[in-house]
Amino acid sequence: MPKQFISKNTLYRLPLYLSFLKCLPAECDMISATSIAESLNFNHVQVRKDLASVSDGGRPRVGYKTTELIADLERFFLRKISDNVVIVGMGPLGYALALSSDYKAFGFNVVAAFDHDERVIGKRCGDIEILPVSRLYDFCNAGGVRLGIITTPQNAAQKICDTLTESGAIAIWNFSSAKLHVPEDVLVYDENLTASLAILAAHIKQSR
Amino acid sequence: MPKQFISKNTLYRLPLYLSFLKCLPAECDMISATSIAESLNFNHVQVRKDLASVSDGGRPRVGYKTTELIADLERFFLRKISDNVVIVGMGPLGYALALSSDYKAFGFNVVAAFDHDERVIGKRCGDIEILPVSRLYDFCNAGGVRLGIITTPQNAAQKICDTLTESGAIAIWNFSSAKLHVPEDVLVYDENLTASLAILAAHIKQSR
DNA sequence: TAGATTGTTAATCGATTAACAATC
DNA sequence: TAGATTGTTAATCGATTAACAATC
Repeated sequence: MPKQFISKNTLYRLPLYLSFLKCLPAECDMISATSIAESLNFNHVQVRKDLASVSDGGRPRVGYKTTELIADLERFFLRKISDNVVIVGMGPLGYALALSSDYKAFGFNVVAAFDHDERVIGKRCGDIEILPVSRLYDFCNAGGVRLGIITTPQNAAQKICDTLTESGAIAIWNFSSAKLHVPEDVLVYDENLTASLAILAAHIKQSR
Repeated sequence: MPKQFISKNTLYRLPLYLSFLKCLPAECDMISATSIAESLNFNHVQVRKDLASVSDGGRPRVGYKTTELIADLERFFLRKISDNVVIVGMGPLGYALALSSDYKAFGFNVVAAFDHDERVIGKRCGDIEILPVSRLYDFCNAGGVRLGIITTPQNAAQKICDTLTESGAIAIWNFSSAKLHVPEDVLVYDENLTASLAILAAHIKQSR
C-alpha cells in the first residue's frame, strides 16, 4: 500500500489526519480529501499527496472509506511488537507523562521512570516504579528500551541522553530546552515548552 | 534595532538561540554566528540572517557580545506589562503546567485554573485556585486574560477555545489533539503530544 | 597585512499550489 | 452524460545555501 519516500512535512501531517479521522462521528463512513483539507485548513492537493503516501484507497467521486484510511494510517505508524519506554525526570511533567494513556495506541509501553531525588525513588507512579538514575544504563540495556523521554532540567539533559542512546535507545522525546547531540540514527523530537511560550509571547506583543 | 518582517521559520528558531545563549558559561562574553550554527546544527548564514532580524550588534572579526545578544532577543519577546494566563483542564498535565516557573521570564502570569470536576474545584495548585469551567468566560473577560492553555480532552477543546477567544484571549496553547478553529487574529500554538508519539513510532518502525 | 567574521546578493533546492487529465 | 472527486505533471513560491564584498 504505502509509497516510496515520505517528506518530513508530510510525516508531520499524517498524525493530524489520523486524530481528525478518529474523532469523526460514526455516520461519516466516507470522507474526501477535499473535506479533510477544509477541516484542517490545508490545501486539498497537499492532503491528497499526503494520503497517497500511505493509502491507495481513494476513489474518484466518492473519496476514501473512513475506516480503511484510519487503518492505513495506523499501519504506517505501528510495529509488529510494542517498544519499551522510560521516562527520566519525575517532576510534575514527568509524572503527567507517565500517567498518560496515549502510548498503547502507538505501540509504546512505559516500563520505568527515573529520578535522582532520594525522596521519590522507590515510589510508584501509576503502574511503574521510580528508580535511581544510576540504574538507567543497566535497566535500558537489559530491557531493550527504544524510546527515552527526557523531562529533566536543561543542564542534565545531554548526559541522560547519552546514557539512553548508549544503552540502545533510538528515539528521544525531549521536553528539556537543551539542544541534544545524538548519533546519526537517533531521532530527537523536541517538545520545547519554553520556546513555545516565547513564540506565544511574540504573537501577543505584535498584536499590541 | 529590529528589522522589518520575520518569517515563521525564523521566529521559531529565535527562542532556540535564546535558550542556547542563556546556558552558555559565563566566560563566553563574545559569540559568533558561526559557533552558534555549529552548536545548534544550523547553517551559519541562516543564523546570521536570523540574528540580524533582532540585533545589529554583530561586528566582523569578533561576533556578538553575548549579553547584548541575549538582551536583544529578550527585548523581541517581552512586552511592557505582563499578560494574564489561565489553564483549562486540571489533569496531571494541567497541573504540571500550572506549577512551571517558565512563565515569568516571558512576561506571563498564571492567574487561575479551571476544571469541570467537582472534586478538584476549590482546591489550589501552587499559588492559583481551581475554578469551575462555568466561570471561565466571566473570569477571563473581567481579568483581561490574553493567553489560554488548553489541556482538556480532544472533544472538549473547541468549546473551551471559543469561550477563551470570545472573552478576549488572543493566544491559545493547545495541548489537546483537536484542530482548533479561531478568529484570524488569534494564534493557536499546538503541542500535540499524541502526534509526537506517532512521529517517534514511525521513526522506530523504519529503523527496523 | 592576513584572516576571521560580518551582512548581502544570487543560485539552488524543496515544498506548495495550480492546471489538467482520468475515473466512477 | 455531468459532476465530483481522484492522482499527476508543471508552475510558483519561499526558504536555505552558496558566493562574495565589506569590515575590523
